[in-house]
Order: sequence, then structure tokens, then C-alpha cells
Amino acid sequence: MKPQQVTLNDIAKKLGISIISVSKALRGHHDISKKTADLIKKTALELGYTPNLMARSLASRKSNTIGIVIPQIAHHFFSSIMDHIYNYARTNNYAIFLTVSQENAEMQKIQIQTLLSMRVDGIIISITQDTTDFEIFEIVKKRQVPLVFMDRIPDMEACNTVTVDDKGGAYKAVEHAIKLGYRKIAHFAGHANINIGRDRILGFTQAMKDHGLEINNDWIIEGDFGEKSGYDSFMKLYHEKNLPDFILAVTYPVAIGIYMAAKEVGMKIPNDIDLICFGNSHVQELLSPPLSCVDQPPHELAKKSMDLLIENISKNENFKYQRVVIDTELILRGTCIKYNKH
Amino acid sequence: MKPQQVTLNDIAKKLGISIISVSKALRGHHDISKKTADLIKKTALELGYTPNLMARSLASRKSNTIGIVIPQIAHHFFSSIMDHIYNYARTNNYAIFLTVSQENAEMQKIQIQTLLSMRVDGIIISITQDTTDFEIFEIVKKRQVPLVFMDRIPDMEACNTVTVDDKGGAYKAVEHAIKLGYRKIAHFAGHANINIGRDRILGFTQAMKDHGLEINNDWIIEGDFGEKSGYDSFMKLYHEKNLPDFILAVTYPVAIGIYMAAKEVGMKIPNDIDLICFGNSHVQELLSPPLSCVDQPPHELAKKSMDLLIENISKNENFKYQRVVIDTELILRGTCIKYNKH
DNA sequence: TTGAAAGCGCTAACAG
DNA sequence: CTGTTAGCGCTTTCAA
Repeated sequence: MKPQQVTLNDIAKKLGISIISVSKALRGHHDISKKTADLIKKTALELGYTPNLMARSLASRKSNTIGIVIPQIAHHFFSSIMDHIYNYARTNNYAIFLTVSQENAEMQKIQIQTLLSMRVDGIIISITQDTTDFEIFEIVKKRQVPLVFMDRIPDMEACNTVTVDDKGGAYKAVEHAIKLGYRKIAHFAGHANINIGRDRILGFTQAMKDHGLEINNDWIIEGDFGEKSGYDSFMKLYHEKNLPDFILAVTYPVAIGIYMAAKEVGMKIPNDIDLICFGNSHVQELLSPPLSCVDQPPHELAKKSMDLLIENISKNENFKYQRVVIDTELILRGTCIKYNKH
Repeated sequence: MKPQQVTLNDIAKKLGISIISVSKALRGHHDISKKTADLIKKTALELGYTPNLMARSLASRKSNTIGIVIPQIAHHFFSSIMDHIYNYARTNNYAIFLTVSQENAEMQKIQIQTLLSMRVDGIIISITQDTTDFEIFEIVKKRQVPLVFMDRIPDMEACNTVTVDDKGGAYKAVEHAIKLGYRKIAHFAGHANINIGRDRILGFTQAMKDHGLEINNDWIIEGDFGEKSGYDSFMKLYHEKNLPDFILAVTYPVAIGIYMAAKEVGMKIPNDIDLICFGNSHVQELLSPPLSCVDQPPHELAKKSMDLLIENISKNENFKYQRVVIDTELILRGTCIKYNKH
């Protein structure tokens, strides 16, 4: 068996005082004389005491842990968000329990269960693209575990959400393309059943309508948010000889898929076909050509989500659900900067 | 206060049986008649029972959780490793507690303490570039918590390590460049006090020597593993008018820094200056030019590390430390494929 | 300022 | 197959 872990009891015995005093001293409870407290701390250090968080959580009914569920981690958007969340959690003295659902609603459900089982103090989640069953979220609500939906949210009332102005962002991007002179504009969209997919489509169509352009349904291609989807959509239109002049890509990976496909068939961006995407990333500057985008600031998403969650955790009963929307910004680089179809 | 969480006790009472039976039934202990077991499960579901992992871990002295410490998350190499670790953990029924040290040795120490406090069953760690104090690792060993160092390892005896053949990889890359015809070769290196930095420098110098090339100390620039370091090193040499023809970049981010700097001063890769880096990533294909690299397969690192850790956890006392080294592979794309200095 | 009593929710042994 | 007895290590009243 493992060597005995040092417990409060060991310290107490050694010093001939009660466990309680040790516990209090170690947590800095001001209920204890500085002298004994110091002695206790010193002894704890000598003995190599490490508090048992399991026991502590069990007894205090509080884990000081926040659970996170995201669909992917090897994706710049999410890993960047996580970076900020970890930072922010540290300064607020929370541990983070991160869980990756891999775009699988079934897994997502299990993972939320696990977080509940761990008695996390709150949950931040960005749902999978195919989430249709919201029962698990209702369970979380019923358990009164504070919950914040981030970026990808379910179509549900009475909940906390932090999103980006997807519709506005798509609108801005398409309007910009139109003003440059593009008319044959496509949207490689995500799933329409999830907010970010739906709202971007909405922004796209709205911009087209507002500028008197007809919407070609062949050019709104629903797919998912990954590279392959972008690649496939491009290839489909290419083989149908039905490529547009301009594409609004629903995510950065989709744009990457387009770059790959274009490269493969020997088409030049932005001359033969131009595009812009949702989601910023440093390396976009280095692509050929540098990729323009609608920025959805990860640090904002991370910060607002954490703020909201922590507020909810601390206020508890007298907390009211909030919906936060973050503005997007057009970042223009080597694509979507001039009309190339003269 | 929160609504009462449903406990085993609640189920037991309702059914008029003992807690133990419920506990056993729910864990599928074959010690219970199928009939009662089914009834118990049904009731648990109805009542919305969620096991309390804290309590379970406390009682069983096992958390079924593996702790991970990595220096960064918004870095393709690490997020990709994590992807595989999450996958692998799931099939082995382990939860993952991920911690990000942000290249800060002090934080790293605290985080390891936290993992110990959580009584994780084992730890996988990739240490920060400035780790010089190994005391905390000794503490982990003393506690007999299985530990595997991955990729970035301390200079320590008697421990589990999973690394990449850094020296061999660097050697291969430099040899290739030499064979292409390059003579003025630099290495934008990492910290020499950590294995991956040191071994790559070793491979570099070895290859140079073996091919009768002189080593110019101005051209082995120690820095860190980030973009800025690559950028700065390039700019330094540029302003000194002392740029080489070819650079071996210690990491992919360092290579990105070089791309940025080169772009800024109007130098063309690979014509004006050529390079290769450690670490593969999908988007390298899309850079201009596509970046060649020494691949350190993330899935291999993840898998071997998990294997080793799980073996250590299960065998426990009669387990012997192991050192696993993974082979690298040269992936040639648009850089490091021909000599451009005629 | 200190401590005693009581229990958080669960499981490991062992006995029936 | 079922249940009893004892905790796991810690914290929270509340009384001294």
C-alpha cells in the first residue's frame, strides 16, 4: 500500500492538540493564536502535509472547481479560450476541470454527468454541433448548478449565455464583399440547428437581401465546422463548375479546407476565388494570402463567461439569468480587400 | 441551500433495503440478484441519482483520475497531445485533470501540489523550460504517485520518461540541409538546460562536425520556444547583417516567428533564407512556402505516456522505471528541399 | 481561543 | 445474496 498520507490527525497528535485547531490554523482561520498557528504550519510543512481535497470538498460541500465542456481542444479558437479561462480561474482561486466532447452529444452528456458527480461549483459549456436533446441541461438546472453557455448555445429559454454577434459579423463581412464588387457570393455554413450556424446564415442572407442580391440556395452549403467540410464543399461546387467568386466560411478550419482544395485544383486565392472566415488566429497572417476574418475575441468570451458564472455561483438564489453578446470586428488582411473579377 | 442531492441512502430508504446493496447494485457488483439490482437501478434513475465522486474517491482511496501538467495549451503540439490523451483516457475509464503551467516553474509546483491534493492516481508532465528545481518531483516520488515525464523531461535519474529522439531528429534535418548544399547553417535553439533544447543543439553540432563544417557560435542562438523568440533572433542577425542561409528552428512557433520577421524585412523563404523546424502541424502545408519539419508524432507521445503511466499505476510496487524514445521523421514540403544559393 | 460531537456520501471488509 | 460495522479526512456547528 501507499505510504501513509499525512493527515490533520497526524499533525494534531504530534502537537498534542485537537484536529480542529490544526484544520483552522491551516486554513488561516483567525480563530487561533498566531503562535500556535505558526507552530502548526511549521509542523505541517515538516511532515509534508498535503490537504486532501476530496475530503475537504465532501465535508464542505464545495469543490472550488469549475467544470468546462468544449467540443474540441486542438482547435485554435477553443485552446485560446482555455488559455484565458485557466488564467482567470487561477486569479479567482478556482480549479478547472476540462472535458472535451469531441463534437459528440452522447459523450457530452456523460461528461456533464461526470462534472455533476464531481460536484463542481459551476459549468461552462460550448455545445456540440449536433446537440438536439437539452434534457441534460435541464437536469443541471434542476440541480441548481450554475451553468453558462458559451459561444455555441442551445435554443433554450432561461439560461446564461455568452455569445458573439454572429449575425452582425456575417452581415458586416458579406456587406464588405458586396461593396468591393462581388456578386456571386456563397456561404459555407455550419449546422443550421445551432446558433452560430443559424445566425451566420441569417446575417449572410440579410446582407444579400439588403443589397438587392438574389440568394442562390446552391451556395448556402450546410456542413460542419471542420476542415474536411470546407474542402468537400469547395470540391462539390468545383466539380459542378458552379463556384462562386466569394465565400464566407463559417469557421477558420473551414477556410483552411478551402485553401487546401483551391491549392489542389490550382486555383489562386484571392484572384480566382476570394474568401473571409469567422475566427481569428495569429497564423492567418502567414497564410498565402493572409486570411481576413471576422474576429470573435476569445479572451472576451472567456472573461465574460467566467464573470457570469462566478457571479451566479456567489449570488446563487437571487441571481437572474443573463445573455451577453460580444461584438465582432472585421480584420482585413490579404483576402476580401479588393475585387478580383474584372 | 441547494436542493438535496439524492444519495444512496435515499434510494435505500425508499426501497427499504440497505445502503450497501444499493451501492453494490449500482456498481454492478455481481453480489446482488438481478431482480433487486434492476429495481435499484430503476429507482436511482427515477430519483435522479448522481454518484458523489468525492465521497467515492475518499472511501475507496482511488480517484480514477490522471493529472496532467503541460506548459501551454494554445500551442498545436500540446493541444494535439491532449486530444489523444483525452481519447485514450476515455477508453481506459480515467478522468483527466489538466493543468497548464504557462512556462512558469512556480505555478507548475503549485499545480503538482494540487494534483497530489486531489489524490490523482498518476501524473503526466511536460516541464516548463525554466524548471531547475526538481524537489517537487522527488516529493511526488516519495508519495509513490506514479509519474511520467513526457517530451520535456528533467535531468533526473530513476524516473519514467517518454521522449522524442531529438538529437537524431536535429541531426537528420541538418544533414539533409548540408546535402542540399547549405553551409551557413544556424540553429535557433531553445534553452540548453532542458532536454529538448540541449539534445537538438547536440544533434545540430554533431551533424555539422560529421560533415566537416565549422560551428559559428553566433549562429546557435538560445532563446525560448515561442514565436517572439524566433522573430527576435532573426531580427538580431538581420541587423547585424549576419544572417545564415539556413535555419533549424527548435519549434514550430519559432519557425512562425522567422516567417513573420522575414516577411517584415521583405526576405523570401526559401530563396533568401531557408529553414526547417521541429514539430508538425497541418497548417504548415498552407504556409507560403509550405514548411518542412521534423515530426514528433503527438499521438505516439500521448499513447506511450498513458501506457506507461497506466502500467505503473496497476503494477505499482513491482514496476520498474522505463525510458521510451520515439523516432522522428523528416517531412519535406516547400522548405529545405533544394539549395537556393547559386 | 479551543475543542467535542456529528456527519459529508460512500466503500471495504467481513459475517450472516 | 444481503447487511453490519467502521471508517476515508475533513469541516461545521455549537458549547466550553
